[in-house]
Amino acid sequence: MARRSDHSRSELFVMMVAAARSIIVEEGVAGLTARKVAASVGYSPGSIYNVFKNLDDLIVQVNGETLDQLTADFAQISMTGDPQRDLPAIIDHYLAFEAAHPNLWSALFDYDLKEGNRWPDWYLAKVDQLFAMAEAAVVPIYGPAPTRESRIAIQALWAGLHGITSLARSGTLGKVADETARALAHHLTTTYLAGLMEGKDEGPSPPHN
Amino acid sequence: MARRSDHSRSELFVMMVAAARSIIVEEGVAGLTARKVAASVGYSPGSIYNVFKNLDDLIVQVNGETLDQLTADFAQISMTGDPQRDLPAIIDHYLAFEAAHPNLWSALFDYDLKEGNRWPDWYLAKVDQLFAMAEAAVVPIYGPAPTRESRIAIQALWAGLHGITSLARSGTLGKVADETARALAHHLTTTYLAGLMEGKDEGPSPPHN
DNA sequence: GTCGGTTATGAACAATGTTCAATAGCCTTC
DNA sequence: GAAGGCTATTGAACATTGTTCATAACCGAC
Repeated sequence: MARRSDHSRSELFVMMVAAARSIIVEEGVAGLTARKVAASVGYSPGSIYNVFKNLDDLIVQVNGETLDQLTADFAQISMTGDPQRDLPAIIDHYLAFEAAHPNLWSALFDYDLKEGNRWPDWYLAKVDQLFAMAEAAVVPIYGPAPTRESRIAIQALWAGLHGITSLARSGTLGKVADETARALAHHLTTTYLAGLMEGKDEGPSPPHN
Repeated sequence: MARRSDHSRSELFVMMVAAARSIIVEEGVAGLTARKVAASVGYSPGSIYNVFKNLDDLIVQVNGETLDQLTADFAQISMTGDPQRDLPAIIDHYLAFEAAHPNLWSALFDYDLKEGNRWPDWYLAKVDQLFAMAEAAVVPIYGPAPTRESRIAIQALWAGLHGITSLARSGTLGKVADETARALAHHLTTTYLAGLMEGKDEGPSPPHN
């Protein structure tokens, strides 16, 4: 029974990604199966492989949307130019998103592609874009524009936050409640930032226009 | 054909854990299957379930050994009592171990137990033990003995390092070479430590007995 | 030797990702 | 309108997975 509802390939694409995201939200990325997606959109399992190369490809699409969502979320933060204010604001959005969508988050940062599959370039570009937004909060420490240092700083901080949320979720940090993770994140951020500023305080004065 | 080689249950236990570890080392935790372990020790798949509750249980055993290995590794570091020296030493061991045994590391920190399975208490105790060793390098900042602050400090730092190695390995931090990860780790450590010391320098003088 | 109780077996089951020949329906052409 | 062809869809099939459990093989005791 072909073309039952006459959905174009792009319509199918959208439907399947939405179905996959919904399944991931409810059951986690481990609960995502080809047959569930197929049933959810009213097609047969085989049809998924007319639209996506494989399940990893589908997951990549979902993660791409999550990245967009996160980027849009970050874009709503009104930056003051003061790292000591802006950075905590970003951290809050970061943590809030993770708390609100734990399974999407997990799929985004904890999921490993199967052997042989790679994150496509457009996906890595989205990651870069997200990083650039977070980096904006750190840049003023170093000058008017992004530098090698500011990039390193935001990478280190981002990775640090990722580690906290990741270990907290997996329960490997002992028994870490959400509250503790939040406290840890803020502690790391403020302490790290203090360390950064200390190194810079004695340097040249900040640029004034 | 029962009792083919007359291995006691505990011998079988050891053999199977060793086989599992070897498979994880070579192919990663995703490459571990019941049938491979069985073939490796010369038994049938079903025999594994006479010794272990399930595959997760076997993985937990392997990870337990890795924790022991790591703890023994940390124990060889001779502490000076100066955090600015001891902490980088621990970081180096941390990174060296991760670089030398990436798949064991990944199984230890990136693997999620299947729904319904929990890390047993003896396992969490081993994690605590490892943490305590790392904490020892931070404790002098706060006083003669571990405090709530020192625990938070080492948790934040540990999680931060975990995040760096984790994101570097998954390739989510853009394209991060091993060298970059190492640099990031040291940057985070020194900067974070600088922030910690700054907060303490201006405070009350350290306790003297 | 015989018997009883472990213990290893491996066939079986359900579920997985993925493939692909067959087919059902739509579109173009006459 | 009818016919033919093209393409999207199917769903059965395959290999592989974790896990179970009736069966059978073995060992030690009597």
